[in-house]
Amino acid sequence: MEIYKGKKKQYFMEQHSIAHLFSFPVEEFIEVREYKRDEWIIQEGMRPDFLFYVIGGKAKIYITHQNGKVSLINFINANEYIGEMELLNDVYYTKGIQASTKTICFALPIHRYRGQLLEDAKFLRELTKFLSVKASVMAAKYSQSLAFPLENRLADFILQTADEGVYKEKHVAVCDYLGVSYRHLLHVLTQFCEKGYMQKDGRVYHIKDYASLHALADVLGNR
Amino acid sequence: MEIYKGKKKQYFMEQHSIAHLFSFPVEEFIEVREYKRDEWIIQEGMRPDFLFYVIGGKAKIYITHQNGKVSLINFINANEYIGEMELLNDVYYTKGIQASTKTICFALPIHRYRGQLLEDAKFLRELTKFLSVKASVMAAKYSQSLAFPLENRLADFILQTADEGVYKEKHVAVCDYLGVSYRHLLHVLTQFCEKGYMQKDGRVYHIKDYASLHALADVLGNR
DNA sequence: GTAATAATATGAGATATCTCATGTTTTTGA
DNA sequence: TCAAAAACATGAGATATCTCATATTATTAC
Repeated sequence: MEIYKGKKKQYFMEQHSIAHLFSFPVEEFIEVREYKRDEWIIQEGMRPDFLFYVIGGKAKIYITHQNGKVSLINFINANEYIGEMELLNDVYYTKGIQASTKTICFALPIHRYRGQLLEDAKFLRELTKFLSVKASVMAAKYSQSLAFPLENRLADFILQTADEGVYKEKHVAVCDYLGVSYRHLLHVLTQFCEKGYMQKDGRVYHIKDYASLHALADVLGNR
Repeated sequence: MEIYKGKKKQYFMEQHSIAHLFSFPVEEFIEVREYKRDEWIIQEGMRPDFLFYVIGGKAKIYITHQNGKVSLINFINANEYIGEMELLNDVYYTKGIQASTKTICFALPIHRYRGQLLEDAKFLRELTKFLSVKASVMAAKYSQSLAFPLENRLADFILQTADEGVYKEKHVAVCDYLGVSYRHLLHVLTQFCEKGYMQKDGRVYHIKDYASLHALADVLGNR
């Protein structure tokens, strides 16, 4: 992890100003941090001392279960908060947050700002919206995971992550994300190829039949 | 649905005062409503005109999928909000909310209070906490549903809902809640009986072996 | 009260998904 | 650059879960 200083810090604070999110100045004690791919921004079980606001990159929320299984609960993208649970709740089991790409974020020291933040309607209003969306998304994922087999959820995921008709996510990450075994994921991918929806080329897959994939994904009803 | 008036209304507003949740008076346009068991408080897909605050009873959040499956996403208990998603988000697919027992709640007309509510730090702070817990609970349920078989989740559910050693939830409701088929639920319940964890007596089950059920439930790691 | 509806129950066969075993290829770190 | 670690790949058998079919009770509505 690198903490930006001087001009570099100034640059990011100007380029990605978050002044509009607060009704008081937060510049004084803010840090601009860069985490490398795979670095842990928050360790599972360890309360963070900062409230983070992501301005670039992508991170992953993980939780480890007692049976050793690891769930990738969700991704965090630019313009989203990290550590807001700990800011709000005195008791909370902290999940692990890992940078999935190089990730740049602002870090607000909680001990300095907590009181003011919890009195700031502007901040709270935006955070409330963010959390309401987060809760809805989790509810949707939860009910979909119970109501539909991998086939549908994978089709949706492929369409969401494919870039110019090419799907090339890492299988291991997708397993964690969709909550299925490696073996089963490969199985369903093979089926998609056999049915002509995709074509495997080395390590990547080319989408050949968008219509069929869409048909599978649409029944999830992600609105 | 019945709207309380006069003395009855006064009684509930005094007994369950929510003045401490707002920094401005909300009494003027508030309604006190009673919904009967199985009545719909909010119809799926229909935006509500009120923000509800439950003061008694229990309600269920449902979503209907395109394949006809219905998921019971979660329960709502006393001192929780209903309709907060619609208050916050202009576009939102409204889920169905059904009273699970007789449910009494306050109803605040959104068109009258929306502006003030979204400026009220006191209200927003509490709502933010509520939503953060909601998001966490959904995340936990999501990851548990992927990481553990019904056996574990059912053991947890039985321990949470049993009253004095007696489990007597309706099977159909439990299926929706745990997201499994009726057939499979009965199958696992039968296993629990065969293993001596419970004993079936007519339509109810008596818990015989708390230790084993706890062992199954504990691996979920619900902290 | 009686017919309709919802809930309980159970069997049998299908399918979705998992575990384990084993081998190859790619990436990473000293 | 080489060894270790991670990711990819595939087979085979087990298990969790689903669908469908069919009865038997409760509950509800008229």
